[in-house]
Amino acid sequence: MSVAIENFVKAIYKNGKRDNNDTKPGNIAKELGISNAAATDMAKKLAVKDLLHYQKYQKLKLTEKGTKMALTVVRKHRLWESLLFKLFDMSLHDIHREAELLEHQTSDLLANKISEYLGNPKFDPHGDPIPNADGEITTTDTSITLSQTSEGKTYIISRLMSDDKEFFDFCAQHGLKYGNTVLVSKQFTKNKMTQISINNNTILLNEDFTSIIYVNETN
Amino acid sequence: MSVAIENFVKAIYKNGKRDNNDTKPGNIAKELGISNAAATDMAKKLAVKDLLHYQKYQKLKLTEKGTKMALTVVRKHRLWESLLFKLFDMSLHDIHREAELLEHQTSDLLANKISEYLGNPKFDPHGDPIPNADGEITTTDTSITLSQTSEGKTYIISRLMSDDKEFFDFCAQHGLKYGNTVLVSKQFTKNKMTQISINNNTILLNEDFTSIIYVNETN
DNA sequence: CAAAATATTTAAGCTTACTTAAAAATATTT
DNA sequence: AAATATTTTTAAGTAAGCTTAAATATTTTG
Repeated sequence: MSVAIENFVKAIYKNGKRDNNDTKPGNIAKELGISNAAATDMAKKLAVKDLLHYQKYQKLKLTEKGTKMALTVVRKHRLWESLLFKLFDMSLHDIHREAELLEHQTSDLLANKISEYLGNPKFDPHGDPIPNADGEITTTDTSITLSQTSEGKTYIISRLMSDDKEFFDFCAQHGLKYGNTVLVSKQFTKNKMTQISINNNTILLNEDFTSIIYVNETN
Repeated sequence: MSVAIENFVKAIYKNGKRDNNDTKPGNIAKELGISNAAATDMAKKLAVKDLLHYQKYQKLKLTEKGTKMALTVVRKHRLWESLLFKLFDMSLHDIHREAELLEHQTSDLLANKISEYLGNPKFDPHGDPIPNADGEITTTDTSITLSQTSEGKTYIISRLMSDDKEFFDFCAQHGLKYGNTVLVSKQFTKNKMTQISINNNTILLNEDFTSIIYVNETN
């Protein structure tokens, strides 16, 4: 299967996981940077290949086969991120960009070798779960977004769900990374902002960021 | 530049390095597994891009720009081979196959990170030289093929110039690998065969193999 | 050196993955 | 609920990278 198909299926999978859950062609097109027409076209072709269910004007829904393909690509992406993160001194954003290309040129054999080398990790450096060789995610995610946290409690960062360079630069600058501890000092509910303490610094985050930073309560 | 272009330029470079040095479209086509017509077509397009000189019915010759592109791809290929060889337990042939794909999806930044991680090696696991970041090969190769060696002398294997699985399987089985020592016990000049001793075993090799195994005399 | 064999080029055509523009359907707003 | 805005779809077209078939050169051979 081509890179275009793998990316298309992956985009549906990722959009389906999000809150909004909008997997209509237009949204996928936006995600991939292609025209709506191209997305509709591709959707029809992939329906024939039994990768997704297509009904005019409706959301695109992956078949089992399509879901498996998406998860296989996601697995390779996250394994590459994990490997590059371990071996090289590179920013999470740069690592993401490389993985975005390498994921399509990686045999199952190589993916398994990478996984084995890393000790079959369950999470990548963003905190995202790595599907196993059968395309299954076996871990259960109990984390919540920073925007949903309670004042006065401390949390451990579990995921940074983004591929935006500015966001990662910001995170790197302030120590916001997988595994680090933050104290939620104030929730500005009305203004949708969250004030946190990390490394003795106070940071005020708006919803753009607090909705993509996932955490788990400390116990 | 596309994968097709990178592979085309690389094929010319590699064919140009070989003894026969035949870089006419037909030979490149054979190397790449495409039709002669496709190779001629591509040659014309790449001439416009100043990657090679094209004259009807003549050999294709890379320009400086084309050579640099080829060497950049070769660098990435050999760095990937070196990395995969170091990290994973995989056959040289499998490693070659993965590198063949990864080489086209690797930024200069990542290539440099790999090189740095490996201690800026000058040779890959086949013994082939790794061009530096500027696309230059600074090492001088004084090695000769097994077919050119003298009876009774011992040599150290310096390169295994192939990407054929059967060849690598054979090499792996008999301890023919980069750095190992062999004694040339007999040259059957007329029949173009060479008898060697390695690990207390005697092997008779024909020219198919002795012309792609490179060695250096021990001193 | 002419004839036969081989290689290269030209021409026409195909598939994939896009594009833009216009038509048709759905969603949103008042 | 009608009018407006937005999306989706259809239609037509493009570029890259191939193919096969036929025409044209070049190379080899008798």
